[in-house]
Amino acid sequence: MKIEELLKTKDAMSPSKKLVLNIIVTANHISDKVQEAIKPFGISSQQFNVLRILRGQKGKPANLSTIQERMVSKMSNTTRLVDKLVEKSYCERNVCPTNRRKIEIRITSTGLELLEEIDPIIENVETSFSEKLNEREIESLNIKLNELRD
Amino acid sequence: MKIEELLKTKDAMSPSKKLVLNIIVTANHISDKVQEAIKPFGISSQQFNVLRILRGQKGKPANLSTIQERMVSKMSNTTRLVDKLVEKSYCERNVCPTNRRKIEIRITSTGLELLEEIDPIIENVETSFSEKLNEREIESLNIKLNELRD
DNA sequence: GATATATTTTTGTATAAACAAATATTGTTT
DNA sequence: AAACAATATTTGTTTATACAAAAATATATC
Repeated sequence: MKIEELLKTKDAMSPSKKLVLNIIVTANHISDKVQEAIKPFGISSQQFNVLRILRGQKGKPANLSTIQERMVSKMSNTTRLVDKLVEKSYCERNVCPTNRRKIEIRITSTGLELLEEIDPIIENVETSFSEKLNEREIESLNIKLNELRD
Repeated sequence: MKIEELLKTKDAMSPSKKLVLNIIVTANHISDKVQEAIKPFGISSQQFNVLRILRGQKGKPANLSTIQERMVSKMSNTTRLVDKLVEKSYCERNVCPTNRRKIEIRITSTGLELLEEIDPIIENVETSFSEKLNEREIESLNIKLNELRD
């Protein structure tokens, strides 16, 4: 559906305004689908994101600032986000022995199992979202989005 | 910057996963810029969004459900969002005389003045975001994003 | 016309986000 | 080593969001 119809506006919009709205609306569309998909598992999409970052560490612990830096959407309070994951025992935190300011955060095996359960569902969201375009078109879109952010 | 570099992951990602992350990251990038731009004016981007919807009504009042339906990102509590705008006297609300369940919300002249002040700043955010691509490329991106959401 | 049903908005409550200030630890300078 | 600056995380507070339930009014059905 065209972005103007979606926002139900009669006013003509410049291409760049349309693009901005289009990207935001599309991102919300995806986020909604992801959120819906992981809701049965009782974690928020931010928590899911952190778990995936921890898994990406492949055994190495991550500290808070690393997580924050890698998060898709930055949020100021990674402490309390990790709190929730520790409560649910999807990850564990320990003070770093060499630098006691830092804390080391690791995903637990329960956390890994949860991710393995969620993985195929998210993959399905991603592929069914992208199915309208062929691989070449998707790659070209990726390149253009990369350019836009530079 | 490529999405993989941005997320600092070494794992290969499927094109569709990259696309999904790319759209979300790009949308966050835009939202951050918009938020930064309107911050000096003391309203949130959601409040800004509502004001623009009200202006789009061109004198006609809007009721809550209309606003909710047109918002870029849906949020459940439009009542309290409008409350804030009424407090700042950027809009006014009255019970609809023909259907007392409904309320009529109108932007005030103060609200319109605020928007006129913000308009060029947002326009600048939009055009400087889009400047990496030419008009033809922007339109083609818009079309592809529309398709993805269908 | 009373009762049920639907529509629209509000309220309550729990959780999350933004932002600034505080705390704890380490590193550097004199 | 004392004082100061830098780094890493936590806490406090305010505001926003999500979700469900309640309230108010209008419409339909018997």
